[in-house]
Amino acid sequence: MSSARARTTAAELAAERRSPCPVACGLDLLGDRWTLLVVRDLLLGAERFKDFAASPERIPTNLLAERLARLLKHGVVEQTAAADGSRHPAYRLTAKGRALGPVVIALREWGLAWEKGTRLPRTP
Amino acid sequence: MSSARARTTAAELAAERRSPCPVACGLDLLGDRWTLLVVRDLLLGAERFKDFAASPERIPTNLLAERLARLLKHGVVEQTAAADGSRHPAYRLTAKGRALGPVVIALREWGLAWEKGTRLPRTP
DNA sequence: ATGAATACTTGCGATTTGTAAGTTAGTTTA
DNA sequence: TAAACTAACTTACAAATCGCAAGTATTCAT
Repeated sequence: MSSARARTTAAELAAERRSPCPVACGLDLLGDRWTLLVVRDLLLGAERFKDFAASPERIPTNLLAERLARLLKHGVVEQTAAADGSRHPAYRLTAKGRALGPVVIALREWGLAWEKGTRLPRTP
Repeated sequence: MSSARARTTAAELAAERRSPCPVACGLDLLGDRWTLLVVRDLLLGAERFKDFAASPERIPTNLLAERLARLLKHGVVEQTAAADGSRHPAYRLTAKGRALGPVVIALREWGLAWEKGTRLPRTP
């Protein structure tokens, strides 16, 4: 057999993507109604499946499972031991995932400034 | 007849939204694979239907029409006379739409930093 | 006036979404 | 240690959305 490389070739990347535009590429991964909410929760400290499922938007569990798997696959999230020592899976942002902070913040600021009735959660 | 108010009530807003979170609210409008690409093109100076349709991602024309209508409805975009004087419809960002600049830029920077093979278009 | 562009609209199969139940593994309690 | 309970998914399916391909109406250029 030929030496199979693990890393993705430029040609393979190009084939899966709509364009080389970084915005389009970002949307290929993040462009839906739920994914950035999962990232938001991770930024706010959510770690476990039930944490995401308990958010006020009530993401369906099948979609949550699929989104977590996709974020894992794309290196935005990693599975770690839970902070409380339980054996249930825990999820954390990688450096790539934490780098999405500015995206979520920009969206938050836009919503607060332009969409009536939006507000930050009480965090006393 | 009773005096109907044009503006949306708080109760009506709450009913349509998944939560009062500004991120969730933003995603209700922008959370798909195409909408922010239309905004990107507007930020780059696209004005007419054919401009958006000509972008490298090749948005289907039915989706483009629907997205433009939605952005109009939500005050992100407005219809104006075209800069070149033609009678074809022209679209421009409103202040609310221009305020999405930081969102698109944050996504662009993230893509450039973390997604291999992405690059800005040549603009000589 | 006529042909080419432009700006949509329509139809339809394929994919994705959202709802509601499972099912399996891990944790707590008696 | 064995129920009982909670957490983490999985599955099934109807409904909505997507994306492709044509078609139509309006505007522009000659």
